[in-house]
Amino acid sequence: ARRRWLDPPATTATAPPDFGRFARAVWRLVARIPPGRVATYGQLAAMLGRARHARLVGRALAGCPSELPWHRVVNAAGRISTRARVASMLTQRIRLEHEGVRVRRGRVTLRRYRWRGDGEERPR
DNA sequence: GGTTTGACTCGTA
DNA sequence: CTACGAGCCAAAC
Repeated sequence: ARRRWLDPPATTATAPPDFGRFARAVWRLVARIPPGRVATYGQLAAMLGRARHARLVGRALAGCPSELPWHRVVNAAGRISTRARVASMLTQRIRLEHEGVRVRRGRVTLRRYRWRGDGEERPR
């Protein structure tokens, strides 16, 4: 099932969008977020040259490989985005707290934990 | 083709 | 602080 996402989208000849490519690019980027830090959907989209495509980032994470640190991606408000599977939201929070990211009142302080992608690998 | 649907964001109230 | 609304735009129907 998840396997589906690892391969290019099953599209026909009329098919263009390189969502598969984009998704992989998202995964590569997310893989670089160090433990103890977070990034937002919009931020990642912008880093990939696709400003305003935050939702695409979210979609790419919806079916990402389980080994990806997807839990380090939160929304612009520093909150864990709502999704169909509530369990994964819980998992996200637990994983974050496990690596030292404080989630107070359902949100993380971006000013404190945001990953700048600038090579700063030191968790706060 | 048109419509719906979001792991989104931002401005405004 | 919360609550909407509008903007966004590609994927999925």
